[in-house]
Amino acid sequence: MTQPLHEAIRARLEADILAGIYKPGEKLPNETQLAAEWNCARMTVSRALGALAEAGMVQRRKRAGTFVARRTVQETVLEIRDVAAEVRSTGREYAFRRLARREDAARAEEAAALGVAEGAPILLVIGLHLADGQPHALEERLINLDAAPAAARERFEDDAPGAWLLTHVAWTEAEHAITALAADGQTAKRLGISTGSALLCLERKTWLSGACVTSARFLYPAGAQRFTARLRQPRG
Amino acid sequence: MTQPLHEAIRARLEADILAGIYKPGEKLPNETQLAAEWNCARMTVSRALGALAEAGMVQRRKRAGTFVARRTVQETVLEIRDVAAEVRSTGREYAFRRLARREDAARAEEAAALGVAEGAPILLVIGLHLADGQPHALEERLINLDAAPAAARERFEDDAPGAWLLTHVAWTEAEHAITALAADGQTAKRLGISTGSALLCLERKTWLSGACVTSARFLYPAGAQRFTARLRQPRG
DNA sequence: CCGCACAATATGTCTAGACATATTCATCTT
DNA sequence: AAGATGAATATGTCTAGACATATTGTGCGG
Repeated sequence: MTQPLHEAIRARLEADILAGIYKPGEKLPNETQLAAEWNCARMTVSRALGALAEAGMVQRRKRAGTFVARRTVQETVLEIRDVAAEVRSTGREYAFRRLARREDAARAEEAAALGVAEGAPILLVIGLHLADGQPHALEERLINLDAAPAAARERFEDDAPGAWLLTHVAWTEAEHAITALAADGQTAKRLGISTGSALLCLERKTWLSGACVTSARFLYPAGAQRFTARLRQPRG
Repeated sequence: MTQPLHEAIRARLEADILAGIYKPGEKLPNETQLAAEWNCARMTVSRALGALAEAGMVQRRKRAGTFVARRTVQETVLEIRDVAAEVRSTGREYAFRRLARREDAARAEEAAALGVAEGAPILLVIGLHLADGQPHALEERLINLDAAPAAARERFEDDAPGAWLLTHVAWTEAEHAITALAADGQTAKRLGISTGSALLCLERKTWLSGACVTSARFLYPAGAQRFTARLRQPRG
Protein backbone atom coordinates (compact mmCIF):
# COMPACT_ATOMS: atom_id res chain seq x y z
CA MET A 1 0.00 0.00 0.00
CA THR A 2 2.31 2.70 -1.25
CA GLN A 3 0.45 5.89 -0.49
CA PRO A 4 0.37 8.61 -3.15
CA LEU A 5 2.45 11.60 -2.16
CA HIS A 6 -0.42 14.07 -2.42
CA GLU A 7 -2.37 11.86 -0.02
CA ALA A 8 0.53 11.77 2.41
CA ILE A 9 0.80 15.56 2.31
CA ARG A 10 -2.91 15.93 2.77
CA ALA A 11 -2.97 13.48 5.68
CA ARG A 12 -0.05 15.20 7.36
CA LEU A 13 -1.58 18.67 7.13
CA GLU A 14 -4.90 17.28 8.29
CA ALA A 15 -3.28 15.68 11.31
CA ASP A 16 -1.42 18.90 12.10
CA ILE A 17 -4.61 20.92 11.91
CA LEU A 18 -6.39 18.39 14.10
CA ALA A 19 -3.55 18.44 16.58
CA GLY A 20 -3.80 22.20 16.77
CA ILE A 21 -0.36 22.87 15.29
CA TYR A 22 -2.21 25.05 12.81
CA LYS A 23 -5.09 26.74 14.60
CA PRO A 24 -8.39 27.91 13.09
CA GLY A 25 -7.85 31.11 11.14
CA GLU A 26 -4.12 30.58 11.01
CA LYS A 27 -2.19 30.62 7.76
CA LEU A 28 -0.51 27.52 6.36
CA PRO A 29 2.88 27.69 4.61
CA ASN A 30 2.46 28.54 0.96
CA GLU A 31 2.66 26.00 -1.85
CA THR A 32 6.24 26.80 -2.75
CA GLN A 33 7.44 26.38 0.83
CA LEU A 34 5.57 23.09 1.25
CA ALA A 35 6.89 21.83 -2.09
CA ALA A 36 10.41 22.59 -0.87
CA GLU A 37 9.73 20.84 2.47
CA TRP A 38 8.40 17.71 0.76
CA ASN A 39 10.89 17.99 -2.06
CA CYS A 40 8.24 17.70 -4.74
CA ALA A 41 6.55 19.74 -7.45
CA ARG A 42 4.28 22.59 -6.47
CA MET A 43 1.36 20.93 -8.25
CA THR A 44 1.53 17.92 -5.95
CA VAL A 45 1.18 20.20 -2.93
CA SER A 46 -1.55 22.10 -4.73
CA ARG A 47 -3.52 18.92 -5.16
CA ALA A 48 -3.24 18.10 -1.46
CA LEU A 49 -4.36 21.59 -0.47
CA GLY A 50 -7.13 21.47 -3.05
CA ALA A 51 -8.48 18.31 -1.47
CA LEU A 52 -8.38 19.88 2.00
CA ALA A 53 -10.25 22.90 0.65
CA GLU A 54 -12.82 20.63 -0.99
CA ALA A 55 -13.34 18.89 2.34
CA GLY A 56 -13.82 22.28 3.99
CA MET A 57 -10.83 22.05 6.32
CA VAL A 58 -9.07 25.05 4.83
CA GLN A 59 -10.00 28.14 2.87
CA ARG A 60 -7.80 29.44 0.09
CA ARG A 61 -7.51 33.02 -1.17
CA LYS A 62 -5.26 34.17 -3.95
CA ARG A 63 -2.37 36.33 -2.91
CA ALA A 64 -3.40 35.87 0.73
CA GLY A 65 -2.72 32.18 1.27
CA THR A 66 -4.32 29.08 2.73
CA PHE A 67 -6.04 29.33 6.10
CA VAL A 68 -7.44 26.76 8.52
CA ALA A 69 -11.23 26.99 8.32
CA ARG A 70 -13.46 27.83 11.27
CA ARG A 71 -16.79 26.11 10.83
CA THR A 72 -19.98 26.13 12.83
CA VAL A 73 -22.20 24.06 10.57
CA GLN A 74 -21.56 20.37 10.52
CA GLU A 75 -22.21 18.74 7.21
CA THR A 76 -23.05 15.14 7.67
CA VAL A 77 -23.41 12.42 5.14
CA LEU A 78 -26.74 10.78 5.64
CA GLU A 79 -27.42 7.56 3.81
CA ILE A 80 -30.99 6.89 2.94
CA ARG A 81 -31.75 3.71 1.06
CA ASP A 82 -35.11 2.69 -0.22
CA VAL A 83 -37.36 0.95 2.26
CA ALA A 84 -36.96 -2.52 0.72
CA ALA A 85 -33.18 -2.30 1.06
CA GLU A 86 -33.50 -1.02 4.63
CA VAL A 87 -35.65 -3.95 5.64
CA ARG A 88 -33.61 -6.59 3.83
CA SER A 89 -30.39 -5.29 5.34
CA THR A 90 -31.71 -6.31 8.74
CA GLY A 91 -32.29 -9.85 7.47
CA ARG A 92 -36.06 -9.64 7.42
CA GLU A 93 -38.39 -10.45 4.57
CA TYR A 94 -39.77 -7.48 2.71
CA ALA A 95 -43.18 -7.02 1.11
CA PHE A 96 -45.32 -4.14 -0.09
CA ARG A 97 -49.11 -3.93 0.02
CA ARG A 98 -51.05 -1.20 -1.69
CA LEU A 99 -53.89 0.22 0.36
CA ALA A 100 -55.22 2.88 -1.98
CA ARG A 101 -54.67 4.31 -5.44
CA ARG A 102 -56.33 7.41 -6.85
CA GLU A 103 -55.70 9.00 -10.22
CA ASP A 104 -57.25 12.41 -10.19
CA ALA A 105 -56.98 16.14 -10.53
CA ALA A 106 -54.88 17.69 -7.77
CA ARG A 107 -56.72 19.16 -4.80
CA ALA A 108 -55.38 22.34 -3.23
CA GLU A 109 -53.30 20.52 -0.62
CA GLU A 110 -51.83 18.06 -3.11
CA ALA A 111 -51.10 20.79 -5.65
CA ALA A 112 -49.19 22.69 -2.98
CA ALA A 113 -47.11 19.66 -2.02
CA LEU A 114 -46.08 19.06 -5.62
CA GLY A 115 -45.86 22.68 -6.64
CA VAL A 116 -48.29 22.21 -9.53
CA ALA A 117 -51.51 24.01 -10.43
CA GLU A 118 -54.75 22.91 -8.80
CA GLY A 119 -56.46 20.41 -11.09
CA ALA A 120 -53.24 19.09 -12.61
CA PRO A 121 -53.27 15.30 -13.11
CA ILE A 122 -51.77 13.42 -10.19
CA LEU A 123 -51.52 9.90 -8.89
CA LEU A 124 -51.87 9.20 -5.19
CA VAL A 125 -50.68 5.88 -3.83
CA ILE A 126 -50.91 4.78 -0.23
CA GLY A 127 -49.16 1.57 0.72
CA LEU A 128 -47.72 -0.41 3.55
CA HIS A 129 -44.16 -1.67 3.72
CA LEU A 130 -43.98 -4.94 5.62
CA ALA A 131 -41.04 -6.54 7.39
CA ASP A 132 -41.63 -10.25 8.10
CA GLY A 133 -45.31 -9.57 7.55
CA GLN A 134 -45.50 -6.84 10.20
CA PRO A 135 -46.13 -3.18 9.29
CA HIS A 136 -42.80 -1.37 9.00
CA ALA A 137 -43.74 1.89 7.36
CA LEU A 138 -46.69 3.63 5.77
CA GLU A 139 -46.01 5.41 2.50
CA GLU A 140 -48.16 8.21 1.14
CA ARG A 141 -46.99 9.13 -2.32
CA LEU A 142 -48.03 11.79 -4.79
CA ILE A 143 -46.82 11.61 -8.37
CA ASN A 144 -47.01 14.47 -10.84
CA LEU A 145 -48.42 12.78 -13.95
CA ASP A 146 -47.41 15.68 -16.18
CA ALA A 147 -43.79 15.01 -15.24
CA ALA A 148 -44.04 11.21 -15.13
CA PRO A 149 -46.98 10.14 -17.33
CA ALA A 150 -45.74 6.55 -17.52
CA ALA A 151 -46.59 6.12 -13.82
CA ALA A 152 -50.31 6.15 -14.74
CA ARG A 153 -49.92 2.74 -16.38
CA GLU A 154 -48.52 1.16 -13.20
CA ARG A 155 -50.73 -0.51 -10.62
CA PHE A 156 -48.25 -0.49 -7.72
CA GLU A 157 -50.06 -3.39 -6.12
CA ASP A 158 -47.11 -5.41 -4.84
CA ASP A 159 -44.24 -3.11 -5.73
CA ALA A 160 -43.66 0.23 -4.08
CA PRO A 161 -43.77 3.28 -6.33
CA GLY A 162 -40.39 4.40 -4.97
CA ALA A 163 -38.50 1.52 -6.55
CA TRP A 164 -40.31 1.96 -9.86
CA LEU A 165 -39.66 5.69 -9.96
CA LEU A 166 -35.99 5.18 -9.16
CA THR A 167 -35.51 3.03 -12.23
CA HIS A 168 -37.92 4.70 -14.64
CA VAL A 169 -37.83 8.41 -13.95
CA ALA A 170 -34.69 10.54 -13.86
CA TRP A 171 -34.27 13.24 -11.29
CA THR A 172 -31.82 16.02 -10.68
CA GLU A 173 -32.57 17.25 -7.20
CA ALA A 174 -34.07 15.87 -4.05
CA GLU A 175 -34.91 17.08 -0.58
CA HIS A 176 -35.37 15.13 2.60
CA ALA A 177 -36.93 16.27 5.82
CA ILE A 178 -37.11 14.27 9.01
CA THR A 179 -39.62 15.07 11.73
CA ALA A 180 -41.60 13.40 14.48
CA LEU A 181 -45.35 13.46 14.82
CA ALA A 182 -48.22 11.75 16.58
CA ALA A 183 -50.21 9.10 14.72
CA ASP A 184 -53.75 10.08 13.75
CA GLY A 185 -56.54 7.49 13.95
CA GLN A 186 -56.37 6.21 10.37
CA THR A 187 -52.57 6.03 10.30
CA ALA A 188 -52.48 4.24 13.64
CA LYS A 189 -54.99 1.68 12.41
CA ARG A 190 -53.03 1.04 9.24
CA LEU A 191 -49.78 0.58 11.13
CA GLY A 192 -51.40 -1.46 13.87
CA ILE A 193 -50.43 0.91 16.66
CA SER A 194 -52.42 3.10 19.00
CA THR A 195 -53.62 6.58 18.12
CA GLY A 196 -51.30 9.34 19.28
CA SER A 197 -48.17 7.22 19.47
CA ALA A 198 -44.93 8.65 18.16
CA LEU A 199 -44.00 8.35 14.49
CA LEU A 200 -40.79 9.14 12.67
CA CYS A 201 -41.61 10.89 9.43
CA LEU A 202 -39.39 11.13 6.38
CA GLU A 203 -40.56 13.41 3.61
CA ARG A 204 -38.87 13.10 0.27
CA LYS A 205 -39.39 15.33 -2.73
CA THR A 206 -37.64 14.91 -6.03
CA TRP A 207 -37.35 17.26 -8.97
CA LEU A 208 -36.40 16.85 -12.58
CA SER A 209 -34.93 20.09 -13.87
CA GLY A 210 -37.11 22.38 -11.80
CA ALA A 211 -40.38 20.44 -11.91
CA CYS A 212 -41.40 18.40 -8.88
CA VAL A 213 -41.88 14.80 -9.96
CA THR A 214 -42.99 13.20 -6.74
CA SER A 215 -43.51 13.87 -3.07
CA ALA A 216 -43.59 11.05 -0.55
CA ARG A 217 -44.14 10.72 3.15
CA PHE A 218 -42.84 7.66 5.01
CA LEU A 219 -44.22 7.11 8.48
CA TYR A 220 -42.35 4.73 10.77
CA PRO A 221 -43.58 3.71 14.23
CA ALA A 222 -41.12 4.81 16.91
CA GLY A 223 -38.30 2.31 17.09
CA ALA A 224 -38.88 0.86 13.61
CA GLN A 225 -36.40 3.12 11.93
CA ARG A 226 -33.31 5.09 12.76
CA PHE A 227 -31.44 7.42 10.45
CA THR A 228 -27.75 7.42 11.11
CA ALA A 229 -24.92 9.51 9.77
CA ARG A 230 -21.21 9.54 10.28
CA LEU A 231 -18.78 12.33 9.79
CA ARG A 232 -15.08 12.84 10.08
CA GLN A 233 -12.75 15.63 10.97
CA PRO A 234 -14.43 18.90 10.08
CA ARG A 235 -13.15 20.76 13.16
CA GLY A 236 -13.19 24.56 13.47
CA MET B 1 -16.85 34.29 -15.26
CA THR B 2 -14.48 32.30 -17.42
CA GLN B 3 -15.03 28.72 -16.39
CA PRO B 4 -11.98 26.49 -15.92
CA LEU B 5 -11.72 23.89 -18.64
CA HIS B 6 -11.74 20.95 -16.23
CA GLU B 7 -15.01 22.31 -14.81
CA ALA B 8 -16.51 22.60 -18.27
CA ILE B 9 -15.55 19.03 -19.08
CA ARG B 10 -16.94 17.82 -15.78
CA ALA B 11 -20.19 19.71 -16.25
CA ARG B 12 -20.59 18.42 -19.77
CA LEU B 13 -20.09 14.78 -18.79
CA GLU B 14 -22.39 15.23 -15.83
CA ALA B 15 -25.11 16.66 -18.06
CA ASP B 16 -24.65 13.81 -20.54
CA ILE B 17 -24.94 11.22 -17.79
CA LEU B 18 -28.02 12.95 -16.43
CA ALA B 19 -29.55 13.12 -19.89
CA GLY B 20 -29.00 9.40 -20.28
CA ILE B 21 -26.51 9.71 -23.14
CA TYR B 22 -24.26 7.61 -20.97
CA LYS B 23 -26.38 5.09 -19.07
CA PRO B 24 -25.62 3.50 -15.70
CA GLY B 25 -22.98 0.82 -16.08
CA GLU B 26 -21.93 2.15 -19.45
CA LYS B 27 -18.32 3.01 -20.25
CA LEU B 28 -17.22 6.55 -20.91
CA PRO B 29 -14.61 7.37 -23.57
CA ASN B 30 -11.12 7.01 -22.17
CA GLU B 31 -8.98 9.93 -21.10
CA THR B 32 -6.97 10.04 -24.31
CA GLN B 33 -10.09 10.16 -26.48
CA LEU B 34 -11.68 12.88 -24.36
CA ALA B 35 -8.46 14.87 -24.38
CA ALA B 36 -8.48 14.70 -28.18
CA GLU B 37 -12.15 15.73 -28.31
CA TRP B 38 -11.57 18.73 -26.06
CA ASN B 39 -8.19 19.43 -27.57
CA CYS B 40 -6.46 19.59 -24.20
CA ALA B 41 -3.94 17.68 -22.10
CA ARG B 42 -4.91 14.30 -20.69
CA MET B 43 -4.36 15.57 -17.16
CA THR B 44 -7.10 18.16 -17.56
CA VAL B 45 -9.57 15.42 -18.50
CA SER B 46 -8.23 13.29 -15.67
CA ARG B 47 -9.03 16.03 -13.21
CA ALA B 48 -12.59 16.30 -14.49
CA LEU B 49 -13.11 12.54 -14.27
CA GLY B 50 -11.47 12.49 -10.86
CA ALA B 51 -14.00 15.01 -9.60
CA LEU B 52 -16.88 12.98 -11.01
CA ALA B 53 -15.51 9.88 -9.30
CA GLU B 54 -15.16 11.81 -6.04
CA ALA B 55 -18.78 12.86 -6.32
CA GLY B 56 -19.77 9.24 -6.91
CA MET B 57 -21.18 9.73 -10.40
CA VAL B 58 -18.67 7.41 -12.03
CA GLN B 59 -16.44 4.54 -11.01
CA ARG B 60 -12.95 4.17 -12.40
CA ARG B 61 -10.97 0.96 -12.82
CA LYS B 62 -7.48 0.73 -14.22
CA ARG B 63 -7.21 -0.95 -17.57
CA ALA B 64 -11.01 -1.24 -17.68
CA GLY B 65 -12.07 2.38 -17.95
CA THR B 66 -14.53 4.84 -16.43
CA PHE B 67 -18.11 3.71 -15.92
CA VAL B 68 -21.31 5.52 -14.99
CA ALA B 69 -22.11 4.52 -11.41
CA ARG B 70 -25.24 2.66 -10.44
CA ARG B 71 -26.10 3.59 -6.93
CA THR B 72 -28.72 2.34 -4.56
CA VAL B 73 -27.73 4.29 -1.53
CA GLN B 74 -28.41 7.98 -1.57
CA GLU B 75 -25.88 10.03 0.26
CA THR B 76 -27.35 13.20 1.49
CA VAL B 77 -25.69 16.17 3.04
CA LEU B 78 -27.34 16.89 6.33
CA GLU B 79 -26.47 20.10 8.07
CA ILE B 80 -26.71 20.01 11.80
CA ARG B 81 -25.86 23.15 13.64
CA ASP B 82 -25.71 23.53 17.36
CA VAL B 83 -29.02 24.21 19.06
CA ALA B 84 -28.25 27.88 19.78
CA ALA B 85 -27.61 28.53 16.10
CA GLU B 86 -30.74 26.64 15.12
CA VAL B 87 -32.91 28.73 17.40
CA ARG B 88 -31.31 32.05 16.49
CA SER B 89 -31.64 31.32 12.79
CA THR B 90 -35.41 31.42 13.22
CA GLY B 91 -35.18 34.87 14.80
CA ARG B 92 -35.98 33.76 18.32
CA GLU B 93 -34.07 34.45 21.49
CA TYR B 94 -31.95 31.60 22.76
CA ALA B 95 -31.20 30.61 26.34
CA PHE B 96 -29.92 27.55 28.17
CA ARG B 97 -30.92 26.42 31.63
CA ARG B 98 -29.14 23.65 33.45
CA LEU B 99 -31.44 21.25 35.26
CA ALA B 100 -28.94 18.77 36.68
CA ARG B 101 -25.23 18.11 36.91
CA ARG B 102 -23.62 14.98 38.29
CA GLU B 103 -19.93 14.17 38.38
CA ASP B 104 -19.55 10.53 39.17
CA ALA B 105 -18.32 7.07 38.31
CA ALA B 106 -20.05 5.66 35.25
CA ARG B 107 -22.96 3.30 35.84
CA ALA B 108 -23.39 0.33 33.52
CA GLU B 109 -25.75 2.13 31.16
CA GLU B 110 -23.60 5.24 30.97
CA ALA B 111 -20.43 3.25 30.52
CA ALA B 112 -22.02 1.45 27.59
CA ALA B 113 -23.09 4.68 25.93
CA LEU B 114 -19.60 6.11 26.13
CA GLY B 115 -17.77 2.88 25.53
CA VAL B 116 -15.73 3.21 28.74
CA ALA B 117 -15.28 0.87 31.66
CA GLU B 118 -17.86 0.87 34.43
CA GLY B 119 -16.71 3.20 37.18
CA ALA B 120 -14.77 5.53 34.86
CA PRO B 121 -15.15 9.22 35.74
CA ILE B 122 -17.97 10.89 33.86
CA LEU B 123 -19.93 14.10 33.90
CA LEU B 124 -23.66 14.06 33.30
CA VAL B 125 -25.41 17.31 32.43
CA ILE B 126 -29.11 17.69 31.78
CA GLY B 127 -30.32 21.03 30.49
CA LEU B 128 -33.09 22.78 28.66
CA HIS B 129 -32.66 24.83 25.50
CA LEU B 130 -35.16 27.67 25.39
CA ALA B 131 -36.49 29.60 22.42
CA ASP B 132 -38.14 32.88 23.45
CA GLY B 133 -38.39 31.44 26.94
CA GLN B 134 -40.26 28.32 25.84
CA PRO B 135 -38.73 24.83 26.02
CA HIS B 136 -37.26 23.96 22.64
CA ALA B 137 -35.18 20.90 23.39
CA LEU B 138 -33.99 18.81 26.28
CA GLU B 139 -30.35 17.82 26.28
CA GLU B 140 -28.94 14.85 28.17
CA ARG B 141 -25.20 14.83 27.90
CA LEU B 142 -22.52 12.44 29.07
CA ILE B 143 -18.88 13.51 29.02
CA ASN B 144 -15.95 11.14 29.39
CA LEU B 145 -13.74 12.93 31.91
CA ASP B 146 -10.73 10.78 31.06
CA ALA B 147 -10.89 12.13 27.51
CA ALA B 148 -11.89 15.69 28.43
CA PRO B 149 -10.78 16.37 32.03
CA ALA B 150 -11.12 20.13 31.60
CA ALA B 151 -14.91 19.72 31.42
CA ALA B 152 -14.96 18.94 35.15
CA ARG B 153 -14.10 22.58 35.92
CA GLU B 154 -17.10 23.90 34.00
CA ARG B 155 -20.48 24.53 35.63
CA PHE B 156 -22.60 24.65 32.43
CA GLU B 157 -25.21 26.72 34.23
CA ASP B 158 -26.16 29.14 31.46
CA ASP B 159 -24.09 27.77 28.60
CA ALA B 160 -24.73 24.45 26.93
CA PRO B 161 -21.94 21.89 27.12
CA GLY B 162 -22.15 21.40 23.36
CA ALA B 163 -20.83 24.87 22.59
CA TRP B 164 -18.05 24.57 25.15
CA LEU B 165 -16.96 21.17 23.87
CA LEU B 166 -16.92 22.42 20.29
CA THR B 167 -14.41 25.12 21.13
CA HIS B 168 -12.37 23.33 23.79
CA VAL B 169 -12.13 19.69 22.79
CA ALA B 170 -10.95 18.41 19.43
CA TRP B 171 -12.68 15.49 17.79
CA THR B 172 -12.02 13.32 14.81
CA GLU B 173 -15.21 11.38 14.27
CA ALA B 174 -18.87 11.81 15.03
CA GLU B 175 -22.05 9.87 14.58
CA HIS B 176 -25.61 11.09 14.47
CA ALA B 177 -28.76 9.05 14.78
CA ILE B 178 -32.28 10.38 14.41
CA THR B 179 -35.24 8.54 15.86
CA ALA B 180 -38.70 9.17 17.23
CA LEU B 181 -39.93 8.17 20.65
CA ALA B 182 -42.67 8.79 23.14
CA ALA B 183 -42.04 11.20 26.02
CA ASP B 184 -41.74 9.59 29.44
CA GLY B 185 -43.21 11.34 32.47
CA GLN B 186 -40.12 13.23 33.58
CA THR B 187 -39.15 14.33 30.08
CA ALA B 188 -42.68 15.48 29.35
CA LYS B 189 -42.73 17.53 32.54
CA ARG B 190 -39.43 19.17 31.75
CA LEU B 191 -40.51 20.07 28.21
CA GLY B 192 -43.97 21.15 29.33
CA ILE B 193 -45.80 18.62 27.18
CA SER B 194 -47.98 15.64 27.98
CA THR B 195 -46.65 12.19 28.72
CA GLY B 196 -46.52 9.90 25.69
CA SER B 197 -46.45 12.65 23.09
CA ALA B 198 -44.10 12.28 20.14
CA LEU B 199 -40.49 13.43 20.39
CA LEU B 200 -37.82 13.76 17.75
CA CYS B 201 -34.55 12.46 19.13
CA LEU B 202 -31.08 13.29 17.88
CA GLU B 203 -28.22 11.31 19.35
CA ARG B 204 -24.74 12.58 18.78
CA LYS B 205 -21.53 10.81 19.73
CA THR B 206 -18.08 12.22 19.13
CA TRP B 207 -14.71 10.52 19.23
CA LEU B 208 -11.16 11.75 19.49
CA SER B 209 -8.86 9.23 17.84
CA GLY B 210 -10.84 6.18 18.87
CA ALA B 211 -11.96 7.22 22.35
CA CYS B 212 -15.52 8.42 22.81
CA VAL B 213 -15.45 11.92 24.26
CA THR B 214 -19.12 12.66 24.67
CA SER B 215 -22.55 11.27 23.96
CA ALA B 216 -25.58 13.53 23.84
CA ARG B 217 -29.29 13.09 23.35
CA PHE B 218 -31.41 16.01 22.16
CA LEU B 219 -35.15 15.62 22.55
CA TYR B 220 -37.42 17.93 20.57
CA PRO B 221 -41.19 18.02 20.93
CA ALA B 222 -42.89 17.07 17.64
CA GLY B 223 -42.96 20.11 15.39
CA ALA B 224 -40.17 21.96 17.19
CA GLN B 225 -37.44 20.67 14.93
CA ARG B 226 -37.05 19.37 11.42
CA PHE B 227 -33.87 18.00 9.89
CA THR B 228 -33.63 18.75 6.23
CA ALA B 229 -31.17 17.70 3.60
CA ARG B 230 -30.77 18.41 -0.07
CA LEU B 231 -29.03 16.38 -2.67
CA ARG B 232 -28.29 16.68 -6.34
CA GLN B 233 -27.88 14.36 -9.23
CA PRO B 234 -26.64 11.03 -7.90
CA ARG B 235 -28.75 8.96 -10.34
CA GLY B 236 -28.35 5.24 -10.81
C1' DC C 1 -11.10 -27.12 -21.56
C1' DC C 2 -8.83 -25.01 -17.89
C1' DG C 3 -5.36 -22.40 -15.72
C1' DC C 4 -1.20 -19.57 -16.02
C1' DA C 5 1.97 -16.16 -17.73
C1' DC C 6 2.50 -12.15 -20.29
C1' DA C 7 1.53 -8.19 -22.90
C1' DA C 8 -1.61 -4.49 -23.81
C1' DT C 9 -4.20 -0.80 -21.99
C1' DA C 10 -6.42 2.64 -19.14
C1' DT C 11 -6.00 4.99 -15.12
C1' DG C 12 -2.90 7.09 -11.36
C1' DT C 13 0.78 9.88 -10.08
C1' DC C 14 4.24 13.16 -10.69
C1' DT C 15 7.29 16.87 -12.73
C1' DA C 16 8.94 21.39 -14.28
C1' DG C 17 7.58 24.86 -16.22
C1' DA C 18 4.24 28.59 -18.15
C1' DC C 19 0.73 31.92 -17.96
C1' DA C 20 -3.68 33.73 -15.71
C1' DT C 21 -5.97 35.96 -11.99
C1' DA C 22 -7.20 37.75 -7.66
C1' DT C 23 -5.76 40.26 -3.75
C1' DT C 24 -2.82 42.73 -0.94
C1' DC C 25 0.60 46.11 0.10
C1' DA C 26 3.23 50.03 -0.70
C1' DT C 27 3.66 54.18 -3.01
C1' DC C 28 2.33 58.15 -5.23
C1' DT C 29 -1.12 61.76 -6.09
C1' DT C 30 -4.63 64.89 -4.87
C1' DA D 1 -5.79 61.95 5.08
C1' DA D 2 -8.13 59.73 1.42
C1' DG D 3 -8.03 57.67 -2.88
C1' DA D 4 -5.82 55.91 -7.11
C1' DT D 5 -2.10 53.11 -9.20
C1' DG D 6 0.88 49.58 -9.86
C1' DA D 7 4.00 45.95 -8.35
C1' DA D 8 4.43 41.82 -5.71
C1' DT D 9 2.71 37.52 -4.43
C1' DA D 10 0.03 33.33 -3.73
C1' DT D 11 -3.18 30.55 -5.73
C1' DG D 12 -5.45 28.59 -10.10
C1' DT D 13 -5.09 26.46 -14.39
C1' DC D 14 -2.91 24.09 -17.95
C1' DT D 15 0.59 21.42 -20.78
C1' DA D 16 3.45 17.63 -22.56
C1' DG D 17 5.59 14.17 -21.22
C1' DA D 18 7.32 10.29 -18.05
C1' DC D 19 6.86 6.34 -15.28
C1' DA D 20 3.92 3.40 -12.08
C1' DT D 21 0.25 0.22 -11.33
C1' DA D 22 -3.79 -2.43 -11.68
C1' DT D 23 -6.60 -5.23 -14.56
C1' DT D 24 -7.99 -7.49 -18.44
C1' DG D 25 -7.68 -10.16 -22.37
C1' DT D 26 -4.98 -13.38 -25.08
C1' DG D 27 -2.42 -17.11 -26.22
C1' DC D 28 0.18 -21.01 -24.76
C1' DG D 29 0.83 -25.31 -22.45
C1' DG D 30 -0.89 -28.97 -20.02
